[in-house]
Order: sequence, then C-alpha cells, then structure tokens
Amino acid sequence: MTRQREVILEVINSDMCHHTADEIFALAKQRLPGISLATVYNTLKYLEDNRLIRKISAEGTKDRYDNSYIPHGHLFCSKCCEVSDFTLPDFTGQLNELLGDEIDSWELKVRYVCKKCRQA
Amino acid sequence: MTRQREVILEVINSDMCHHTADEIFALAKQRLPGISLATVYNTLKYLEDNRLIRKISAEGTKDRYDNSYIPHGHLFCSKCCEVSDFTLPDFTGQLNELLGDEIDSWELKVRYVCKKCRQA
DNA sequence: TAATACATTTAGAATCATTCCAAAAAAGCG
DNA sequence: CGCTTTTTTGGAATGATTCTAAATGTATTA
Repeated sequence: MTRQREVILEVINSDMCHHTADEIFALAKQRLPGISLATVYNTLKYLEDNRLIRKISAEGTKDRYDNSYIPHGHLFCSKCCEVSDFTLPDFTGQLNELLGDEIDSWELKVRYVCKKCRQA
Repeated sequence: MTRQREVILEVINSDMCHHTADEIFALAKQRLPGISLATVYNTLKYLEDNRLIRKISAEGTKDRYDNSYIPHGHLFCSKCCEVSDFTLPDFTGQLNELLGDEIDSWELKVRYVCKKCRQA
C-alpha cells in the first residue's frame, strides 16, 4: 500500500460526496502535493477493480466515485449534477431469479431536481 | 420534420439495439449519404430533450440510445458492452413516496456477463 | 543489508467522444 | 415568392480519460 493510495482512499472515505476524479486529485494534492492526476486515475481503477469503490456514470456529467460497491440507489439532480445515495433493500436474489443470470451488481438511478435547485 | 431527423428516428426505432452515436451515424449514412455526425448528435439531443429517446451512460463504454423514455431496466454485459432491456413494474409512485421528491425518471442498471460471453 | 524483481508513480503526449462554431441550406409562413 | 427562423454541415476545439516510457519506490530473498 503506497502513500498515494492511502491518501486517495482516505479522501474518498472522508465524506459522503461522490467526487469526480479531478476533485479527488485536488483533495489528495492538499496532502500530497507531488501526486499526479494519472495516479489518481490508476488508483481509482485499481480500487474499482477490487470493488472497494464504484464508478458512477450519468448522462451529461463526469464520472463520479462512490465509496461503496454495495448495490444501492443514486439520485442525480439534473440541474446541479449532485449525486446522493439512498438505501434500498438488496434485491439481487430477485433479480437473479427474474433474469435467470448471474448478475454482478446493480444500481438504481433516479433523475430528479433536488430541493436546493427547486427552491432557486 | 427534416429528412435527417426522420431517418435518424427510423434508424433508432428499426431494432431493439441500443446503438452508439457513431453506429446511428453509419446507419443513417446508408440512406442519407450527406448526413453529418453533428446532425446526429444534434438530433439525438433534440429527441432526448423531448423524451422520445433515452441516453444511457455506463462506466467504460460510449453512451447509447434507447428508443423508449419509459423507465425500465438495462442489462450491461461487462465483457462485450452490449445493452439489453428488461421490463419492470413502474414503481415511480413508490419512489416518490420513498424519496419525498418529484422524481423525473428512473433506470435500473444491472451489470452482468451475458450468455454469449460466458460460453466463450 | 544488498541485490534483484516487480509494482507504482509521474509528466506529458495521445486519444476520442462530444460540443462548439459560423456559414450555408432548408423549412415554415404570410 | 420574400422573409425569418431553424437545421444542417464540416471542421476546429474541448476535455475527460488513457497511454507511454522512464524513474522511483516497494518487497523479497539471499
């Protein structure tokens, strides 16, 4: 475990936000000024491959990273592009039955306009 | 309604595939050789804004387009990147109750390895 | 501890899907 | 028709991400 990976993991786990790669890069840089963007991408890929984090893609926004790989829901605000979690019962079993296939994971994406943006 | 938009819509509706923009461009070009890629992107954006189609983004693959905006499930094969639909009851109401918000739409993304890829 | 093998980091270049642009063409309308 | 607005077009620009090859760091074994 290198210092870079340690810091990147800490950044990801330090809050409930779903940061973009460049946000993670900026945050990591505060603590490790010499870190490179390529390392951030490398590490994110490594963590994703090992299912420690989940990359979340949405239409029209940059990819973001979730500090959990456990299936759950994501609320995407179509105005400010913020992403927040919401918990759901784990219906992996039912999905497997329904689809007759070994599924890997799932994610329920919900598009909406968040309270902040609706009030504004 | 221009000829270009007509052809693009026909291409999208001609099969159940979830084509990428460049695939749609290639298919449209067969019938309208002078069409430009920019028009394809313009039109896809127009159709999406009017909720006639849905753009679907997934990690690590190009955006694809679904000929329906009605909420449903998508199976993403993590090997060949093919996308297929599966129907689900419309639980928009329950989501609204659960989230206390006016949701816009939803999509259940399921990652798996399709039969073809598992056999190979 | 030294030597070696392997993994990781780095900066910058390259890629490539998508968007932007400004001019030309087409469509819609009185 | 003429006029206005919308759409199309090709090419340039953008920007997130990936690639590359050299340098550095880590771990292992002797």
